Amino acid sequence: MRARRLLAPPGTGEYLTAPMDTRTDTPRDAEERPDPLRIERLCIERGLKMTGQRRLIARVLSEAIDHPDVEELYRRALALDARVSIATVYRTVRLLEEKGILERHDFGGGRARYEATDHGHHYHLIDIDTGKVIEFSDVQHEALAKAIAERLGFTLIGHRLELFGRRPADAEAAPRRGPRRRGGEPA
Amino acid sequence: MRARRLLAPPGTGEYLTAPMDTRTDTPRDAEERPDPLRIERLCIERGLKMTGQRRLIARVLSEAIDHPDVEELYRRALALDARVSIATVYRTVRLLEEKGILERHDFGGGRARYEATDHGHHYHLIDIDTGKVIEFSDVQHEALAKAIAERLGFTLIGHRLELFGRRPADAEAAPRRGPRRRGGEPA
DNA sequence: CTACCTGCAAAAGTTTTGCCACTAC
DNA sequence: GTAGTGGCAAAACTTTTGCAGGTAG
Repeated sequence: MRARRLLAPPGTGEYLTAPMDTRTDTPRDAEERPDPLRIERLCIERGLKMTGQRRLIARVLSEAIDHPDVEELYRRALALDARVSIATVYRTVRLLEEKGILERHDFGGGRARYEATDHGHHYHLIDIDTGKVIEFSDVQHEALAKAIAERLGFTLIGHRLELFGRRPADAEAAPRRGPRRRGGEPA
Repeated sequence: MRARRLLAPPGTGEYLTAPMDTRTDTPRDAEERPDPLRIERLCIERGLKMTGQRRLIARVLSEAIDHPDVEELYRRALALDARVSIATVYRTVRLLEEKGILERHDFGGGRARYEATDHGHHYHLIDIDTGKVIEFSDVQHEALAKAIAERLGFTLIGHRLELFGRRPADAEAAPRRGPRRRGGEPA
């Protein structure tokens, strides 16, 4: 009786974020977020009580350049300090999400995945063969989304654009068998 | 100990699909899918064995103009014929999703919601105050998505665009307290 | 006839929570 | 000192599945 765990199994070289950009906006690369206290500072700003566990989780989040799920965050935190429980990780990501410090994503696979919101609005392209997530931004789309919402009589509060693509079969390591995904997507 | 059930509670006048359109594409309205055998026909086309339960569920799906979750589908099916179990509904939607007849969505709220794929590609605008989902299509966006994917070196297989908005506070019944959502969104 | 279905209840998997000791401020 | 925290284990929820009996084709 087993079913979940569909995208790249969390644990190792999984869903790495490839540095990318499509247009006029900011590019991202692995070296972009070196400050391990970034998230902690944000927490303090919002008046959160900083305990050892929170500081630890905040640091893990600050150093993440990918989109880890709770289990992965827990694993990374444990590696730094064993005095954390997964319940606390769950409570903390929920709290940080409510505070607007984290963004929750559902890329399929049955588990929520998180990333800090402090590096600008951007979108995701998911490689359906490998599960890798590539970030990009696009001002044109940004404007279009706003325009559409207004045309429908709404004020745009947020939006989500996800592209599911496949690298033309040739370059790069052989595409691993297409994993079954969960969560609304390709059409 | 209770937590899920965050968006509009399934059961009654919930997430109704408002007929809408933004641009050159097809508008939708409640009268658009009158054929109660639509899905069943698709099932047969794909060689599925048609049992009473499947026919029942197919009919419920054919008549749905919204994005019901499994529990809601089960409820509607039960109302027509008690000889169906929720396990079968789960099995059936999964099967139909694999066959490309249904599309699974995660609009937040912790439950997957479904809709038939046979009425064209479109996007969703979720009213964050009521949980209502409005469908729309936009050729401009369609083209942009394809262009972006190619710019990143991918062939676009599918894409998802979701707008989260709020109706300017005035017209319409008072916005019910903003429900906590689950699932990546506003930023 | 046979491969595929269904119901039921149990299990799996993720996320939340009651309770109580504990600690940041 | 006190409101907010963390750990643990149990609970809540959604979704899947083993099994045994049924049924479409």
